[in-house]
Amino acid sequence: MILARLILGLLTLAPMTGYDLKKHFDSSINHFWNADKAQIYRTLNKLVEDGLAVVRVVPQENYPDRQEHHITDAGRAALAAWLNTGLDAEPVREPFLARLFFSGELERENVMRLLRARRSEVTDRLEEYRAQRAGLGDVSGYDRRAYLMAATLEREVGRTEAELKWLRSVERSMP
Amino acid sequence: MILARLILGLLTLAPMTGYDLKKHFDSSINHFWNADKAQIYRTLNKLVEDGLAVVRVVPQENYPDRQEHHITDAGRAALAAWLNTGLDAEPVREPFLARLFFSGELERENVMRLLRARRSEVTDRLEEYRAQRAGLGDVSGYDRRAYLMAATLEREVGRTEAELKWLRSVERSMP
DNA sequence: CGTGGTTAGGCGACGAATCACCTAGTAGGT
DNA sequence: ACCTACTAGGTGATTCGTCGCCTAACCACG
Repeated sequence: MILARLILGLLTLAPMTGYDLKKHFDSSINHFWNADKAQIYRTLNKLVEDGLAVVRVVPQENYPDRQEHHITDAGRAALAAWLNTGLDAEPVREPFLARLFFSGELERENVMRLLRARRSEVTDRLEEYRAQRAGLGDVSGYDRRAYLMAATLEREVGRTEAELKWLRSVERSMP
Repeated sequence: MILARLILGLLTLAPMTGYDLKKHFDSSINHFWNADKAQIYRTLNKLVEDGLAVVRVVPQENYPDRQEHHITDAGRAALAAWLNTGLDAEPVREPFLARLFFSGELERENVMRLLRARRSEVTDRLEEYRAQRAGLGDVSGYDRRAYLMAATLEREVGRTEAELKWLRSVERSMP
């Protein structure tokens, strides 16, 4: 359901193929969502079935035809309707914390290894976010649309920094 | 899969019924996981099938029998094996950011309403976490097990504070 | 006396998501 | 000549998760 909305949102930026969408999920919006390619193609089919998008086949030389999906007026309306509904409850899922919570029986060194592995991962992620942010340039002076897109990235930067700080503190003071 | 591990982890703390487990997911570990009760019961059955847990029926007066699930040695081994594997990739899913990212076409006031609703929710959550933390008392001087359990909560406090800070900044400077 | 919450366990249907695999041509590197 | 990656689009199986519903007795409130 939410994947359908996200795809509609991306289609407002430009008409796209399933392949294009997958690339967006893997790069530009990877800080807040990801999706399996099989699921993207299935969801696109459903959007077309429901009249929220239409396909235009664009033949290419030397490459497979592009099945460009264009959002329809009904699609734009469905997207707007979603954006104006109240916030829904978000399921909490933190696999790393799930591990750490039960790691008390492990030897101290093994827990430290876990924490260091996590820190390395989180540091890399932070680097990626910062590189992405640098690619956006100066946000002030942007319109609301660009501002909000940059803001979502900023939120992840902030929360990732908070985790790094926490990780260092745990590594320092764990008994 | 991960749910099975979490349940095994909880069963190391004490033998539990599906009902008990559900309460834990809703309270003590709600800062990093939640689970549907139907799924909990199904997973418990699978654990028993796989020999990772055994059931002991405890009859009660005036109340339904308790089907206490006890972790077995095989279960403890499976849990330890999981805890010693490398970190696996975590899927990113931030429904709120997904909305905000595409909210650029909304009127400014509607976006502000969204941000304020979020801030109210996040503030409540932070209060809950802090109350839970207060209930744990002083962490220093604890053993590693208790320390790590408290630390997972601390991580969420930190990241929630980071989001609040970010929310206030966005509310202040959104064009 | 009825209503709603607690304890305890469950089923069935559906939808969402993942995993592995497949087609098929182009292009670049070793 | 071979291997890998990129472009583009899928299928099928299976698992995971949610939603709604059901049984059944107890307890407290008004």
